[in-house]
Amino acid sequence: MQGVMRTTQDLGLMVHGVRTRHQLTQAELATRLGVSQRYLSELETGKPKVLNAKLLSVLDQLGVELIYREVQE
Amino acid sequence: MQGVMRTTQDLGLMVHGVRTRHQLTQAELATRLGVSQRYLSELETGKPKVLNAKLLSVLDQLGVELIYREVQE
DNA sequence: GGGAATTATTACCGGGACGTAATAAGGAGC
DNA sequence: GCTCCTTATTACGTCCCGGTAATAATTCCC
Repeated sequence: MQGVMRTTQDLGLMVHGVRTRHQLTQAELATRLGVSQRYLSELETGKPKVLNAKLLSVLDQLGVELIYREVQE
Repeated sequence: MQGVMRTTQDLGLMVHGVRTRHQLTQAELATRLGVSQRYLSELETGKPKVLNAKLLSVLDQLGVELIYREVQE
């Protein structure tokens, strides 16, 4: 599964999808990743603060797009 | 031109390449993008502060890789 | 609807990011 | 070497990010 990441919302939806497919709660995943449940929640709901809106803007203006791709492990 | 973005260094090298191919100085590009020359410099030299090292770590642990791709305009 | 589990949001606080401005460090050409 | 142009780094101040902890809000199942 892969897609283009233009906004923080794209990022959030993708992370949400990965997590639910793994059948993990935010709290469980947060513990494993060493982050807070609050952070994961904001990440998944696309709060701009999580991924530098500035960086996305810069890349966009540079004509660079980001693609995320799930790697099979 | 495209590639995998695993580290802040990858990001920096990519931005540097785009900028030099456009024959722009950091100061010129910074003005156009609305960021500081200091920011661009740190971006290109891969200072961890610019792209959340935490976010890259989270994505990596989730089994997600980021790919950047230059779009022809 | 009621209750439990999960997620989203808030307040507060400490640390880090980024702006300006200045300065140091390279590099190119003479 | 010297000068000019460009890039990297520093000091300082401000603001945002993200942690903890608590509290809404939501979802799900009965």
